[in-house]
Amino acid sequence: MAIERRPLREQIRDELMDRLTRGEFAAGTDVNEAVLAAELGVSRTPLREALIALAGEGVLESNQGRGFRFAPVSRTEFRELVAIVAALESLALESSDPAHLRAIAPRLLDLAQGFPDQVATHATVDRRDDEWHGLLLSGCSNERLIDLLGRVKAGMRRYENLVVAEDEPVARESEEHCEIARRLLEDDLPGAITALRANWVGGMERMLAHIPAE
Amino acid sequence: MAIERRPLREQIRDELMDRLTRGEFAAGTDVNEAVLAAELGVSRTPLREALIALAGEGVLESNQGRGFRFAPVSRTEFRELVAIVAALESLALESSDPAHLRAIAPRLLDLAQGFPDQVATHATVDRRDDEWHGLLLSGCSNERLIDLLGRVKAGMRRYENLVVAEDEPVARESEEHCEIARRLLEDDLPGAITALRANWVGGMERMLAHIPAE
DNA sequence: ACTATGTATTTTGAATACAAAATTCTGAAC
DNA sequence: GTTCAGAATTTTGTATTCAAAATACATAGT
Repeated sequence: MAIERRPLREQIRDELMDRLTRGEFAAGTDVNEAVLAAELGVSRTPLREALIALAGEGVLESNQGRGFRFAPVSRTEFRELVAIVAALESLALESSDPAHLRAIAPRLLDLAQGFPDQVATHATVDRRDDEWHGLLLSGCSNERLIDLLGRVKAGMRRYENLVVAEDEPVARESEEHCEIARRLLEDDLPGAITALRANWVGGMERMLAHIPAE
Repeated sequence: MAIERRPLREQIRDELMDRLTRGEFAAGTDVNEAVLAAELGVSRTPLREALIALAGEGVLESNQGRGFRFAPVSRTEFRELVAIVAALESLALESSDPAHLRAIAPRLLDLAQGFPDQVATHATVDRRDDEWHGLLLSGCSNERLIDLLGRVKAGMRRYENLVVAEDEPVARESEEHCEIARRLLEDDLPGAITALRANWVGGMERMLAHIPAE
């Protein structure tokens, strides 16, 4: 038995993010604190603490007297978030040790090419993508930047379950990752950063069609 | 009479940030919730909510069973924060309407040159600097970016009260702001961004000496 | 049928209460 | 004097309670 020694609010936050990723919360719907707390088997106090933390990451919105609701999605906001993440990941690459980048490049290439299976659930695709970007940023020593990226990406998870299947875009994503990895292999950091930006812009455009007009 | 219709947690958060800016909280010291709540005339519940929000912005740290403490300062973290803010402000400039930038450039120049008074308290200098950067970013339509910048800068406030007076650096800061404004006047956005980055790097270096070694 | 108004119910925001940790204090042993 | 064990105290983390605001409902009037 693993005795959890983290505050409830953090465990609850993680559980809510899991459920969000699984698509259990629709954008725009409001949270009923009593119901959710009962469902989680905790009191409203740590639940509210978790909700406040998530509101700080843009996952939830709060209105005086009206409680919390899952932030509505919009194409505009998605574009904004992608621009931010692209800039932050670029910065992370810039401030990474070039030697380390060269060292992980082969593995990045492997991962990018590795899964040509057509039948992957959306969840697995996203998990792999996270893993790939995680490895890409593994050499960044800017801890605050890594932390910040995690928060901003949490705010983007709301969009991940909007897309259903698709096989062609996955191939494109894979090809773009290969391109980045190849640049890193050749020690072409500026080229890698450009390719990374293109990857985010490309991923954004592929996603945009799936976001309902507000 | 102004009826406050914002949640207590937000009012408390703002009040704590004010006090932090005034230097009333030393880095590394821990928060006594009961004492602070009594001082503010509220219960621990909304205070803790505010503390959790501030922890999300990096102003505070929390440890299970040990509560909250004001995050210690370090040169490393300051460098990290400056790199992040520089990147985000650059992005904000890039995604601003060039016409708007040209339009505000004269006012930016005015503000930068406007205050040659040697006897300015550190607080006023910081307020002016905030105002100047606020105007610089006023044309950025990326709301999430503006919001994020606010949060990251909140985490940087801990460093502002470390510096005591200085007059030469203020002149440098002013000169750098002029340079940025001039670039904008000439419609040289890449030049302005480069100058903006230089401004942050310069400000950082001037500050570094005042940060105690960890 | 529709709107408006007043009432009941739900739900949030904040205060209080309580239990479990962590800290401080005390004193004995060396 | 120092160090350790154990009790007393403080402080946190979570649950519960309470009041006020928001919502839903029902009734009367047009």
